[in-house]
Amino acid sequence: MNISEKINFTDTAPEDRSQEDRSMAIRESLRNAIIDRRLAPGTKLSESEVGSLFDVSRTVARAALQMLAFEGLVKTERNRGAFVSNPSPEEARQIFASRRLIEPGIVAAAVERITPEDIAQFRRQLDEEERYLNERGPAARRAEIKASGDFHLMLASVAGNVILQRFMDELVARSSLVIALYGSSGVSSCGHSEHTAVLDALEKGDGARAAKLMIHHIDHIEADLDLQVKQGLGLKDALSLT
Amino acid sequence: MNISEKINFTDTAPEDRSQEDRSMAIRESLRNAIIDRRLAPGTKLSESEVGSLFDVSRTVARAALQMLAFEGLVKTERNRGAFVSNPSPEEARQIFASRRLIEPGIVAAAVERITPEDIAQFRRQLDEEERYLNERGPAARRAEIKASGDFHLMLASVAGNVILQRFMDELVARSSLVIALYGSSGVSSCGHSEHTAVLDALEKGDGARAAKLMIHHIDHIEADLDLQVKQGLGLKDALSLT
DNA sequence: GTTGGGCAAATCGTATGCAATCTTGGTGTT
DNA sequence: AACACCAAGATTGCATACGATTTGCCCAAC
Repeated sequence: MNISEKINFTDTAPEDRSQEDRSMAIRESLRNAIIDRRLAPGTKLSESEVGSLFDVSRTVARAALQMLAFEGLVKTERNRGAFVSNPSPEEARQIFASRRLIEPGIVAAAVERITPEDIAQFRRQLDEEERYLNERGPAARRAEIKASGDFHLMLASVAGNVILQRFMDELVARSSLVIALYGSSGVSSCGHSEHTAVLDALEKGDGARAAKLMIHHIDHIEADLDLQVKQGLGLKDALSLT
Repeated sequence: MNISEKINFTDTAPEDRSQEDRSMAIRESLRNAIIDRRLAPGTKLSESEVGSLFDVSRTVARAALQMLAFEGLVKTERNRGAFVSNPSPEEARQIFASRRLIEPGIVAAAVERITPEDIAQFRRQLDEEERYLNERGPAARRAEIKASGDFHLMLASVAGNVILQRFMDELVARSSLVIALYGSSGVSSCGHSEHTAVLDALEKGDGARAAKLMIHHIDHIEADLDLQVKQGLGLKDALSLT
């Protein structure tokens, strides 16, 4: 079985021109496939396969996989290959703990810098989120998870700290994986209304309230996960590459 | 001129086991050289040079440089090469803003998990810090900056969140660069006493106080920097490559 | 029927070669 | 003398080749 049908090649931004290099485009494409869960956790991503899919040599494919490994979306095992990361409940908890720590700060920074144009763009984004929310089917659910993550990324972008923005990039991507893995159900609707609440508070300039709402939002997302150690034994752990 | 004499090859951890690969060891060695400022910001790190220094091919050297670029310690320019990062004042501000956000949370997590053995190890670390503090000369100052950073990294390790630990790894490394670049003078002594104060609060289990002390500590470090925009133009930037 | 050894296929780790691109020094023209 | 242009050198970007390690299968022995 190959993974070609799982990858959306149009993901590559059309404006990429010379693009720092092709490995960046491949990384982006794989990243999207992973957080959309078109590539399931545990899927093997061999260098040759990725390379031939994108019509590049293993060298370039390898660079892309290394970047993904660096941000925790894939795990590599020596002489075995790269696999889509399969986050453990403990990892999931640490991811959300990190978000609880960072996102209130991002909100606080964003309230100082957000412009009316930003607000308008956020509204558009939330509309799109709502659209997916009203659709049914796994595809819509994936799109909604992605759109929900984009809200947080836009916030990080508005905050104007590129370092925190990069951290959030990683945290949101890994969160999407975790939600897809452990999510139960109604997180979505809850998430959307909370996004609008955060945005409303931001629009009024009430940073403290926005931060508080954000924390509750993250709490709700995590509370909606089923983080029981369903893998009974350590054996299973090692088997599922943690 | 070559950079060989600037690199301490014994940096490679002795416990490297099968070492995921040699690029990791090279990365570590270069990393140490950069944060110790044996390699000045702006120094060119060509693939061939790094490769021949460590007796590996360009492929391996390139992988190490890519990792360093990912964590912001080197900047790569297409078809030009990799250079030790030369953080701008704005970048410096963002680095410290990130630390102000993250470190109080790390302290809060650490106070819940710290053990007496940890405390003892911290004391030893602080003793070493003080030793360097009483020495004179640039070498001692570099060692002290590094030791000071290690304090924060140990704290992150105790906090038990590997994601935040990795973020701190990056932030501390980049902070070392910034301090070496923009630091004026007395940051050191101030820093050391503040470390002990934080540790004392932790030992007493007073997380709130420890967090507050930590924020002040970071504020002091940043306040001791001279973050004026001394580089009026990008030209000057290139000129400051030592 | 199960277990153990050994061989073959697949995949990764690394080195090296070639093409493309950038820099630099020199030369010719104004 | 200053500027523009061009060619040579150097360095990266990428592809490919080869060796090392692991995995899985098959078959023999118990």
